[in-house]
Amino acid sequence: MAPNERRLGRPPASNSAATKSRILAEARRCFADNGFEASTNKMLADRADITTGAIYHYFGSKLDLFVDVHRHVHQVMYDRLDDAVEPHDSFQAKLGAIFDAILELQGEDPWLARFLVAARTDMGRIPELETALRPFAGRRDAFFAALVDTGVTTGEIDADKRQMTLDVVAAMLIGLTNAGTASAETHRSAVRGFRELWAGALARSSEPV
Amino acid sequence: MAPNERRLGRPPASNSAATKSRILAEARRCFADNGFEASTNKMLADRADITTGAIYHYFGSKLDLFVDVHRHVHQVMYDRLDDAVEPHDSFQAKLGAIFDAILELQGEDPWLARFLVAARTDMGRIPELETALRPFAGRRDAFFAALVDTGVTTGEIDADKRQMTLDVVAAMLIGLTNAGTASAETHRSAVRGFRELWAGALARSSEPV
Amino acid sequence: MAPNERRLGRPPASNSAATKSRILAEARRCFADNGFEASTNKMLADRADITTGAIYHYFGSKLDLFVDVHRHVHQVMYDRLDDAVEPHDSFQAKLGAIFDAILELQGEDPWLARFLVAARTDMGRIPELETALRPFAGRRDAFFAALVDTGVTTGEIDADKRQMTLDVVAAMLIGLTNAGTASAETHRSAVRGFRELWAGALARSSEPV
Amino acid sequence: MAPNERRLGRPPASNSAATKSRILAEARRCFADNGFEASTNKMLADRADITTGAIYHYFGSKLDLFVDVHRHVHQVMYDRLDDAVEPHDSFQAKLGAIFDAILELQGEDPWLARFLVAARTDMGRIPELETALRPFAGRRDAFFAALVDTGVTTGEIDADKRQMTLDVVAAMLIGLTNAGTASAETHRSAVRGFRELWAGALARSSEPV
DNA sequence: CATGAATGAGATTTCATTCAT
DNA sequence: TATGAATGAAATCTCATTCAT
Repeated sequence: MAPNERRLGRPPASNSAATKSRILAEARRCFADNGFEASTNKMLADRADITTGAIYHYFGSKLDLFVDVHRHVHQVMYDRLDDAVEPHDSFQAKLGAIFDAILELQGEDPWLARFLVAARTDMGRIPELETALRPFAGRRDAFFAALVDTGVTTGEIDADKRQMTLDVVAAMLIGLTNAGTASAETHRSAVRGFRELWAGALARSSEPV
Repeated sequence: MAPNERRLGRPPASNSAATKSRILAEARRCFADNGFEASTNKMLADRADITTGAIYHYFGSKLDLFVDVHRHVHQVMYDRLDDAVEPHDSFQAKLGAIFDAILELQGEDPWLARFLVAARTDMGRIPELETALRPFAGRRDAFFAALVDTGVTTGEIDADKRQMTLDVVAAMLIGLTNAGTASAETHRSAVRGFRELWAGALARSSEPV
Repeated sequence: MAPNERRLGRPPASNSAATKSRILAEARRCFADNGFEASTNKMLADRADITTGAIYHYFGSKLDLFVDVHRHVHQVMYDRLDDAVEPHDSFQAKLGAIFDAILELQGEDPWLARFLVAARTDMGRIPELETALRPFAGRRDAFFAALVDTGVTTGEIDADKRQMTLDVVAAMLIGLTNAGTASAETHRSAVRGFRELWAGALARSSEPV
Repeated sequence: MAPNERRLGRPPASNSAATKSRILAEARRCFADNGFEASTNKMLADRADITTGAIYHYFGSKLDLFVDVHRHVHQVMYDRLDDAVEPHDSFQAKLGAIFDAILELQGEDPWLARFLVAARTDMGRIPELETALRPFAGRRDAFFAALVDTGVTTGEIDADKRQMTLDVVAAMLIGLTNAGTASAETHRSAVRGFRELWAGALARSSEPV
């Protein structure tokens, strides 16, 4: 058989599962860039190389599609973070591993984090999204709670600063992901900066001694 | 006909300046909560107790209204920040003053910062907004550049960490304002936390010695 | 009394009659250029240097204003045409006088004829205008009937070509006025051309003898 | 629910090409009768038995629809006129053929010419239409230039009366088409009249000898 | 006599969704 | 499985008109 020859028989022309994941992948980017409302079904369909009607074969509605994208992104993200922190025993070490994972993920697919930022914004704007995405809050909160509790256990964090640290970590990660929407360089720079900040090495006091 | 139904023509005791600032004030909240697209003219008009047509008596378009709100909010915010940092001579002192000012402003009108966050998101989603709001970037960038340059001058920040610090400060403030959309308590807690983080007092290393 | 000195006493600042005729004059141009619908009250008011509300002091509605403009233009036009044809006794002489009058009027105020063309078009598009302007048809029809009847009486026109001639004259004048909207030169050229056409001097047969 | 009410989704037995040409045909009449602005999407949709939204399935905008109608009408009209004059060699013969073609076309579809008249008016009123329809001017101008140039070549028209004749022909045809909006009888009568006028047989001089 | 604030009706356009094919 | 014709609801914006001042 000549190497470049086409196989005989029915070509695997249209593959349902492939189409569905193409829709999911393109929707992730589109939602990440434009948000829920501004991403029209037409845009989503064009990017996935199908028509608007076909979307409804795979997803019940635009909202369902968004939620499915979120489910996938959320899982990828927190699976990775779980794996990243697991081998470490201290708050600082786990935090460092999180920074590493964030940079890795951002390098692999910048839209992953961007989507989560967009979803966070849209949750506050569209009540139905708030309702639909609420269930995902659990894993996220648990992840950060475990992180900070490690610090309390090891003595790195005072017990009465537990909530404060949680709030700082949350705000920092939101800010970092937003920074990721600017440019890859800004993102890396901000991550390095926060690493130094937690290490107490970013700024010293101006008062001598 | 209902007793207190609105009649055609100029309503009695109507005041142009008052109506205009009522529209601006309500638009600020509405845009802050829902973003540009999801804030419909109907919503804006209802909140300001007028009809959608009347908006166009004061503003050329919905986008013009948004830009006017932004102009006002931006000015209030950076006037306040300028005043706050002015008396101080070091990076750490200026940063502390910024934290104070943020808490104050948040207490006076939580929608001020929320609006700026919403505007930031919408700029990335709506090209016309990006164009219209670009001019405001100058003052913001200058403010933060001056802040960090102070630190470089006093020796608090190494010259080669200037950009990194800028990126961290930017990401932190975005994160903080996002935290402000959750609850006032979370916001205060996160601000306190960042204060400690910059002071190097939030977390210590778990390694003894 | 110094020549350039201002008169003492109350200056004739705002004069009701002057304002009304300013509105009429500007409305004539505006309607002529843009038609009834596309001429907004705002445009009419701006051109007359007043506000939209003031229009309603002088005219009951936009339609009333249009009708008043029409009344004026129609009268000026047909007074002039009546005066032009009156001294002449033959169809050809009267027609020549009409061509002269048309050129004169076009030179004095090109919007006069343009307005009538616009009104003619808008009558066919807006039922209320058709109703309001119908009364004016009488004088116009009478004028052209008298013109052609003169030709029949003098023997210039065969009695059985009376209606045909009426239709040709009407179509020609509409065409001419439309030509007037292009450029003054085109208008003059078309008038000269029609003059020659009626004199049988514009085109000769190509067949020899 | 009323028995023959329209349901959501694609109606049974619907045919894309048929719908599109139904829209075009109805739009031609509607635009011809009411002009561009006064023809609302609602009117166009009702006449074509669809909803306003469906128009946008076939045409990008109301203006696009108008331009498409114009493209079609313009082509039908000038194809016919080209065919009509082609077999003839003199100006007078070509002009006669044009009169024949005009009557034929008017008999087949009175809205064809009416549409062109309406478009001509609207071009002067709506700048976007002027821009969009400018390309069509070329064929029209070339047609009439060729017609008159034939006359100059055969000696029917003096070379120095070329422009004048062009202007007369243009004004006459505009006048004729306007006459066509009145009644079919008036139109035929005016066409016959112009035929005689060009033949020098409509009116004779009243002066003897 | 005149302003200009405000209404209400309606225009163009967009878009998620439905459904015959 | 997929298309794309079509709907219906809603959004932005325009504008003649009214009316307190």
